[in-house]
Amino acid sequence: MDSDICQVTIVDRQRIARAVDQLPDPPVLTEVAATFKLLGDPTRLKILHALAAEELCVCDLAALLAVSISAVSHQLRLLRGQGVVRFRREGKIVYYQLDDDHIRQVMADMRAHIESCRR
Amino acid sequence: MDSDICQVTIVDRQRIARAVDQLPDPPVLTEVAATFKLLGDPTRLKILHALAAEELCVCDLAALLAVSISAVSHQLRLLRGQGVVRFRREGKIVYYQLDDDHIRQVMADMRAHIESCRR
DNA sequence: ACATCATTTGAACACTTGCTCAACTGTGAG
DNA sequence: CTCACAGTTGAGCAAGTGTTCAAATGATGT
Repeated sequence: MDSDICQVTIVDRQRIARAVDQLPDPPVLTEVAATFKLLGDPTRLKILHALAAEELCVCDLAALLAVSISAVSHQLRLLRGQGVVRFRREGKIVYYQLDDDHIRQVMADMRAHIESCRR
Repeated sequence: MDSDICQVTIVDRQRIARAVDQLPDPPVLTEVAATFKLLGDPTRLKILHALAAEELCVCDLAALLAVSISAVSHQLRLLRGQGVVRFRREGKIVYYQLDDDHIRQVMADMRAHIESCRR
């Protein structure tokens, strides 16, 4: 019972072991992937960039992204679920903002990465 | 021709204008979203974490992730397409590694974010 | 030339995703 | 209370995604 993973030829066990050690714990990795996935949609990414700059209500977001209020609300729900955005109610209007500076940092890093590649 | 976007009530035009100014250029935003999307899949994220630690061949990756070689190869193709990984051929074996330190940084930041949230 | 091994690729499929539309909350004004 | 408005939610659907399986490359050894 050595190659029980599948019928895969293993080239370097030590290297594999070192790489496995670097993987985050499964629950952390799942969360990281889920959060990256949220950033991986253009509409949500625009929402987050906008909220990184300004606190905005749902209809303002819809206006500036040129998408329906319903679509924005659906996406905000997902973002809320991952704790990426926070909201505050003021009368009938709900204002959203980024919940976390790490996310701002991650977006800035990735933007720098892409912009450095295009030069 | 003022509210030509849709039938949305605009709450604060100045705030919208400021937020729009912060959005990256469309081509940049598209690339950023595409790269985040790649990081948003657990299999690919594991591949990238592993490659962030060690240069590895396809079959080693398949072994350490416990997925098929074909699945790994398909994902590596996507990662290559975005310029996230680089490869080098040595005889029959193809070794992959991260192409870019920015990506390593982005993954580290996101991991820090998640781990700070779970405390 | 042939067999073998590591990897790539294409087609097929189940599953997921992001949108729209319509119905529903919930808050403030008359 | 009733109406209008900001936002949320659920169902439905077209488009996209990740995996598997089988066939095709491409390099090495005999």
